[in-house]
Amino acid sequence: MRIGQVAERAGVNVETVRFYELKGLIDRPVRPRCGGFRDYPEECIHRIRFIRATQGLGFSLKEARELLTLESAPQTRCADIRTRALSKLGEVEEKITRLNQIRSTLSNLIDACPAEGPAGDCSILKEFKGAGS
Amino acid sequence: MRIGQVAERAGVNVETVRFYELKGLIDRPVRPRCGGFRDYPEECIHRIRFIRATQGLGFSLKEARELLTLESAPQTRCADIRTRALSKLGEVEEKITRLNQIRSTLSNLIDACPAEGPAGDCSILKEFKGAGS
DNA sequence: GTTGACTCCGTAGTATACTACGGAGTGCAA
DNA sequence: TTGCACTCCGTAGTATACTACGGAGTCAAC
Repeated sequence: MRIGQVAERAGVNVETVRFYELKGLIDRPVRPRCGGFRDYPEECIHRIRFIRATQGLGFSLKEARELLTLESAPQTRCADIRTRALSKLGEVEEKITRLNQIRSTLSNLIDACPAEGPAGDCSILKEFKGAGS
Repeated sequence: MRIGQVAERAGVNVETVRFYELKGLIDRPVRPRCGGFRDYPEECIHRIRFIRATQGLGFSLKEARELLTLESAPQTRCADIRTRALSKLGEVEEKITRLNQIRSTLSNLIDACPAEGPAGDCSILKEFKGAGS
């Protein structure tokens, strides 16, 4: 397979495939000594899809690489994967907590805002300014 | 006031003050023609604290700049601010929704994982690989 | 045999928000 | 007067995940 087909089948851009190669997430097939195009194995598509799946659950590319390494190491235990998933779950929950606080604060400010009139009466702006005292 | 004092009183680094100047978030005081140090007005501290307050509610620096502009424009209406807050609230809620989906998915995968044994039995890994089919 | 699409590869740019660095100048105090 | 902290300013680096570009080479079809 050539890179264009890999990209299309994996649902990413050619540039993304090249970027993943650069970052060591997928192997870069050797270019034939006589020139010509590189030949990608089917495996590449699976790896890219694996990466996209982990990204979809909040893992970074660095973490995706670790997961790929674990996946291909025969001595990897289920617990190794589970630990990472738990850790990510914790991070996600922290983010949710933080965002819920923001939502609540924003929501209260919006409710308190008169919604019309000059900005001088705006409770939201007052909150921002209030932080300056 | 000199930059070091501004930074200290606003609770940021000197570099951050300089960065905000560069980005047009705060005015850069003119340096005296005879050399010497720049003189910051009290106002700067309020602006920096304002920026930090907006950041704390999820606004970007670009948005913070817009809010600062609105704040200092006499014709600004309360509704102008409120609209931005509502828009940000929407963004925050979207993020929360997205993160809740991730949390739920991760949580289910973790529950389904046998937690011990070789990685081949890991439901989490299977999910990632399954995306490759 | 030539056109056009695709590939190769490195480098640079995008967005976000800083942080670090380096060399020169300034100010104050002992 | 010397020593040290602080300031000035531009540029470069950090982290994340790509995207864009440019010039040369390759391949297949017409």
